[in-house]
Amino acid sequence: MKNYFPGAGMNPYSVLKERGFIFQETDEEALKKLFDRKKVTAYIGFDPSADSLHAGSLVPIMALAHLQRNGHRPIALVGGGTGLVGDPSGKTETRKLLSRAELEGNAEVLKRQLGQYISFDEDQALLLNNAAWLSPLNYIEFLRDIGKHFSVNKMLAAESVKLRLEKGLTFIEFNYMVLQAYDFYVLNKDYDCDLQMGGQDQWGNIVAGIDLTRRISQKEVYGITFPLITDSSGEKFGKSVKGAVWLDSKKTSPYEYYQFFRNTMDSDVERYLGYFTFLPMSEIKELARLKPPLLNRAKEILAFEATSITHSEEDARNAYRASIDKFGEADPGRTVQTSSAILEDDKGAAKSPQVLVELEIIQNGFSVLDAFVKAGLVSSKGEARRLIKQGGAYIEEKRINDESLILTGKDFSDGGLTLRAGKKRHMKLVPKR
RNA sequence: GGGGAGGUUCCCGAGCGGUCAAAGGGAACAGACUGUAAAUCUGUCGGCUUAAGCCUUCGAAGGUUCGAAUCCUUCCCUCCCCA
Repeated sequence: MKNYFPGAGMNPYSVLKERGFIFQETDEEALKKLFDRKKVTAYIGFDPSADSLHAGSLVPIMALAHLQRNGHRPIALVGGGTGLVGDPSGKTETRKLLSRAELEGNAEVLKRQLGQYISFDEDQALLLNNAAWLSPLNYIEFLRDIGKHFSVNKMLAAESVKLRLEKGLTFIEFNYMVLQAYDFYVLNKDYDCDLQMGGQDQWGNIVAGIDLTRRISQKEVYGITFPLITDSSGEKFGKSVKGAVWLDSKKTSPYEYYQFFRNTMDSDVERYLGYFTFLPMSEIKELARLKPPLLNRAKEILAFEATSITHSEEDARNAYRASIDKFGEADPGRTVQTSSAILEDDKGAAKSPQVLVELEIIQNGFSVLDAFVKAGLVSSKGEARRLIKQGGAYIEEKRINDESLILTGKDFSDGGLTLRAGKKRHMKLVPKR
């Protein structure tokens, strides 16, 4: 984990508020006071249904990170137990149920990935799996002790349920809210957890947990939801050319990750800087005020910082260099003030993304079509043909017109060959030795 | 348990015996314009070879036909109504 701590010791509620993390909250004044009064333990549940987190989970992750940086204790709750049920909230269809083994594997990955953003050392944060208390539950006892506190009428009124009532909802999914409420109750009882946060689709579940805790423990706990992040054209955040933007460098390379943020729309720059970097808000406001061409510097900073947080400063630097190498610099004169480490760049050699190619293939004559497929820039030869036909294919910055072109060893004599598809995507093919 | 509707290419959604690789929209990709924006316009949008053609696809498996996404049978799944 990196050391920024720009707002160390601040009230996390204020930090989250000014950075745009808060969509709904149960009690603003009480929440603020809570953070001033004690070291607060707060939790967010993470769904272990995928084998990697993606950019869509960044908001909750960053929220936990802000909490920890300001001296409080986050709990990341892996839904190992609830994952066996499947949260219907915000989904329009029934999700397939995962096996225990899959869930456990995914939970492990989750832990490793979260460790990049928050420190689990010495009780600074906890990673818990709700399977620990959900699995041993006895159905009859649970119904009697917990179920009696729930009103089906109320549950039916929940937005998340209403939505699904149209499409159909299985009993097991309907129970999800009860289980999540129980999580909150247990966390409050056993870990002194006073706050649950989550995406805006979690509101109903969070409120249910607050109610349950009040009824059983007579304790007041709180809830916050985050806004659903969409870009200015209303698209759900976290999708890019190749589908989801993953936090795992094997699934989405640091370069692609950098590019995802570098391509942020003008109108989203300020919000994204608030969500995805630790730069102070005052600086972010300045950056967002930059006039158009120079606003690209703010995007570079956003991409650099975001990549640096999720991967490493070195990865961010490499991606940054490779990018300015291809596209040029937004602020060559360094007129923009920033506290970002992007300024420390020594302009070392750029490391472009590359793919290794077996020598044998090259020696046998390598068709351009295959080369583009190999580079991962297109998914089939037909697509490569189309690309060439449409004038979007380049080799070493020269547009190709001939789809029957054969590449040979000579073309690779400089140690590699850079292919480009369209304006933004490129890949270097390097002979494997 | 009874009755009804339906499962189509990434998504939504037409098609209901040949002219269907399958309308339309969205997403996506490319080109022009640009700031590696946005908006707009144009083109592309199953695979292989590109000339003609071949192969795979319309929940699954069989069947009827010269020929099926379209008809029949069985099975799986979803929704609605009644119990």
